[in-house]
Amino acid sequence: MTEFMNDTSVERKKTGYHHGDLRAALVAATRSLIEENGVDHFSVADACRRAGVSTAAPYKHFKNKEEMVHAVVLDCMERHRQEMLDDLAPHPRGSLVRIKALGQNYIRFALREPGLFRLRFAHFDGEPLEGIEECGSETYSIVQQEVAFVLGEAGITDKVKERAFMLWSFVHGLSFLMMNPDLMETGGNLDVDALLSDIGRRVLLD
Amino acid sequence: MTEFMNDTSVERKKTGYHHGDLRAALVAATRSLIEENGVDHFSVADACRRAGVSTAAPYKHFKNKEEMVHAVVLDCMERHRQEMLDDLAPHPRGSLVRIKALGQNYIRFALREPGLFRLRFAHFDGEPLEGIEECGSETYSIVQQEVAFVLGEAGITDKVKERAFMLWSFVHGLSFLMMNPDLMETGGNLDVDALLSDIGRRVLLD
DNA sequence: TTACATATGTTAGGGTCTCTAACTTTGACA
DNA sequence: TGTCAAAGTTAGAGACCCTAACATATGTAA
Repeated sequence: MTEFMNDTSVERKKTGYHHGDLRAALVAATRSLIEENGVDHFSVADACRRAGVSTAAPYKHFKNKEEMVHAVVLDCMERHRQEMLDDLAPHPRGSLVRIKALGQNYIRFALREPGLFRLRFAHFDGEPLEGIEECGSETYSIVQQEVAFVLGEAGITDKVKERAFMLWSFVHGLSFLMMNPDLMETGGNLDVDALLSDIGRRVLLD
Repeated sequence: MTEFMNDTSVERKKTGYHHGDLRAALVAATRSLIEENGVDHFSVADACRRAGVSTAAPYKHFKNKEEMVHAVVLDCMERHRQEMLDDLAPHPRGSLVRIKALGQNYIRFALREPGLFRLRFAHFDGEPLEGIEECGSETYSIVQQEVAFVLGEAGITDKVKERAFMLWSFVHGLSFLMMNPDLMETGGNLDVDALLSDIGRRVLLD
């Protein structure tokens, strides 16, 4: 083998036997395959072909198929978190614009990477990978913080928790429905930006 | 074979060779297996074992595995629709109580049958089974009708569409988050019934 | 520098799964 | 009653997950 190789995104070392960073290459392959074909059609064998290694190689880096998928979920969550911070940055603290930006960010992610978005909120049997829960709660605490600012509350009070949860529920549901054009259509000619502003007002200003 | 058989829910005719109603038995088996193990771990072979037939038998009734799953989705949607009508019946038309009842119904379904709830909103590649889209839109038109009554609108106007979609988004997202106790917990000590009433008011009474 | 332990590849293969082909049994109807 | 289509069966191809046993590269310590 190794005469031809898909050198997408991850470099190999010269040897030809040892890969260099197979783990990262497999995560990248898994991620792209899931986004292309859906997690239902993802196979470890496909990821191996894309990374140019034998079908047994992944098991030196991952316990099993599920753990490979978990690694992609973690990667996805970390990227999302960073994007969220980037989208938040330009807007003044404590304004509804920031809340709206969070909603837009969430929806954009869902529409751009629907396979990964679904996966992130799918049901998993095994233990979640190290760092997943932490990343999730850190990200959510950003949202709670923003809500606290808008409400003028000192910390993460019960009211803040409640309102943040309401917003999350709404935006999560909206993103989910928007991923399916048929469902989206039931809303008529929706102006999503206006909808987000509207919801922000309705939930945070009483 | 056929000396012992799991006679759960579906009767067999006496013959032992022909099943009687294998299609229905397979749908029932598929449904219970998906709810027990999740759709990821569902196998046609398992359903066959549960129905007491060979692993090739389903292909006389279904094109492939996906079509079996679709049949379960349709069954699930029809049951949900009927439950919705039942839950609506006792309450006076045009009142917010009916909207709240719809929300409670949705959440109850998601928590009672999370595997099927997820499945129903999962992404499918193939053509949806005959009747699925129709059942979905019929069900949703119930919701729109209720919203129209509360808003005092004559028909399904743009405003009705918008508000119904907002409510659906919220309740869908809420149901999704509630299926995961860790996520639910972020809301603090939420009173879900109160939340539903609150949202109904915020979205429908401006 | 060299020897060795360890990490990271490989091939081979068992067990399971989906689905098809070819055959068999049954029930319905002329 | 005889025939045909519907609905079962067995057998098997091809794919996949994962493990076991083996091979090769790398880094460290003598």
